[in-house]
Amino acid sequence: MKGIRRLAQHLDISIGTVSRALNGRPDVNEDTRKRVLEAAVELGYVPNQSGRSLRQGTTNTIGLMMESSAQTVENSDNFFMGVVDGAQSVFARHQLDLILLPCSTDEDPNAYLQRIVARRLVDAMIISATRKIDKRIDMLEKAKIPFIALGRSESGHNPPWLDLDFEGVASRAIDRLVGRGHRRIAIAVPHNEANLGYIFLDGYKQALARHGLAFDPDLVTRTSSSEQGGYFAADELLRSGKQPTAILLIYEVMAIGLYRRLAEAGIHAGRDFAVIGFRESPQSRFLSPPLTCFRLSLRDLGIALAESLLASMPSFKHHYPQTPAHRIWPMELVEGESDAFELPVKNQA
Amino acid sequence: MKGIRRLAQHLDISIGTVSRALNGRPDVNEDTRKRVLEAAVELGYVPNQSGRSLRQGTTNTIGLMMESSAQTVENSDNFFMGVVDGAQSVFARHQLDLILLPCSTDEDPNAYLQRIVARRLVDAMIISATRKIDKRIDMLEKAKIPFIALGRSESGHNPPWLDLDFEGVASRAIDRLVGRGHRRIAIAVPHNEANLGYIFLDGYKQALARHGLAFDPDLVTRTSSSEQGGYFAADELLRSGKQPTAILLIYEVMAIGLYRRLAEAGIHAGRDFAVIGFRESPQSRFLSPPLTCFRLSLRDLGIALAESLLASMPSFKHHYPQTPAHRIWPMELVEGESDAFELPVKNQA
DNA sequence: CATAGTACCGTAAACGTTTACGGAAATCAG
DNA sequence: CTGATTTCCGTAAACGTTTACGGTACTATG
Repeated sequence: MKGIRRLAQHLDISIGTVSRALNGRPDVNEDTRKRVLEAAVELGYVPNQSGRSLRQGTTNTIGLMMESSAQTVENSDNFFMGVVDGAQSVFARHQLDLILLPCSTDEDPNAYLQRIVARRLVDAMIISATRKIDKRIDMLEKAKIPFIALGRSESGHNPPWLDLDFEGVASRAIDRLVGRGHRRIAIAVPHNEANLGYIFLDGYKQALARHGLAFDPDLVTRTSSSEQGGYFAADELLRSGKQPTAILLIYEVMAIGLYRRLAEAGIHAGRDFAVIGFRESPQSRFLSPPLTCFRLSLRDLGIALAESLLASMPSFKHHYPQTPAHRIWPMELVEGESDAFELPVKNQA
Repeated sequence: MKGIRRLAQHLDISIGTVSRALNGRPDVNEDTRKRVLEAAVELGYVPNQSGRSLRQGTTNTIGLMMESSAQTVENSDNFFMGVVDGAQSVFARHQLDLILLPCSTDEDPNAYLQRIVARRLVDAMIISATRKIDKRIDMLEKAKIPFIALGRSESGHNPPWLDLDFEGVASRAIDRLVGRGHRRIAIAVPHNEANLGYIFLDGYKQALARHGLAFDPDLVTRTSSSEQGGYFAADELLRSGKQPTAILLIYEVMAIGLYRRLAEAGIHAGRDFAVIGFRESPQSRFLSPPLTCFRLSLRDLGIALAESLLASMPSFKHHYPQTPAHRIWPMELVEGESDAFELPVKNQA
């Protein structure tokens, strides 16, 4: 005898009552409930998830899909862990477990998600690294699985998403640099088709236009999100002959490689050349010079994601206010020393 | 009509045959099998996992537990993703899905794992950040869940594990430093009770002894695995008055903060002071100076983990040779410039 | 042609839960 | 005291699969 039957037998009670007691149903005597609860911990009984899922059609599990390919693997340092921790604190309130679903580099992300969804492993999904056109969104809509995207997209019918404020950051960074005399400002964006690249670039272009500066494609460098990417970005710009005096980095890890390449050319970041990173990372303040960048609370971001998702799930929506379908997450400037100088007028040509 | 019944009806065939066809059973006509397979993709049928699990008592899912607290969150950059990618490539061969189970900072790791196991979410587990005494191991043994630990432990009955070569690295690093004239070599280990700290320290002590050098507790600094940890470690050593001339870092991210603090004191890493890191990270070669450290293939590590685990699972063991219960993963020296100098004799006092 | 064997397929039970339904005992209203 | 209501609990069906078992039609064997 196993499972709930064992517990029922041990208490000399029916399995129905045991189940009701454990699930907090009202129609069970409080004394019996207490007995059941105690016996459950005593015998170490926890309901088998397959049984519950089969009966209820629900798994009490939320999935967060992450792609090991693309940006993620190179750039994931702590990002996901921070978000996950925040999200979990919300899900835990409803006995929901968050599991991370890593799509391996060998597998097609769409096929992967399709499989997960069809197997009904999860009740709802958080997807990340969303693309401008993302088939995963169409699929999730079709399968009627509640979901939220971390990263905006144009697929589907107005899907809910939450995204970082790429435009805002690019815009403010440009304002800052222009204010200090810079005119030829480079920008580093991902070399793949990642959505954030376009958005970041848009913010950059618009800010330039606002200041009456021309957009020069030669000042756009496409790189991988790694230290090496930063190294090559600097290398490319140095060779280009365009002589930029500043750069915006979409991935802050690039700063290390960039600093290095500049140093090799005798250029001193923070004195001869300004650098602004996108997101603050633990290392930002320990670089030489400390990197000017933008801060956000990953934990709060995770909480917001989780709450938005729950607000769209029939069983939980009454707990949460309806949130706007799209949210741009604000980021706060952290002043470092990597851009803390006025550009001499002779260089402003 | 849904699920397998729908498919059966559509084909005018019994559900038993459909199931057999899909599961590759021998007693089904090859023509029917083909028809079933085709109809399955046409109707987009994928067996409901709860149904299968309930019937078979197996979930086709392997869990990898990671703790967001402790080392992980601060130090996880790419480490897990690399391992996961390797492990997945093995599991995929057997239609097993690997899911990541993040234990939140708010929850007790033992209770968390207990719950996951009792719910029968997974067929087997990989646990990480193993402690010297780790109750998770006793629990998994008791629950008879196949598992392997990433990190050695003394709990349980000779549990299978795989671990990095902390002793070997410490030992080789000391040899190198001593060979270049260093006598007062500091070491940075985690400030928490993490197992790896003791092991790393042991290797360090033994190597010192081998060279006839005394162990000085003042040269041991306990830090967090972060840039900030490196900064404070350097700070502490500078204040101690012990004047070490070299340091071994268990977490390579510390190098950034350490370099910075040294620079603030007018000390030039790689010229006046030698630094050796434990594991190579993407940034190692872009630091100034590039960090001498030790390399391993995360992907291969993941593959080894997965294969060892499968070798211990009844349903798969015939595919895999029995591996030794314990394995120390070798690491290969990567020469940087952070220790590339001979210590002047006057400093060797 | 009779028999044995084989190839294929349908039926139904089982996995561990939850929950609709109905019933017994207790309580309440009059 | 009777009838109505409430409180609590047991019974059994249902969720979607897999698989043991048995049966039918065909093939091979003598």
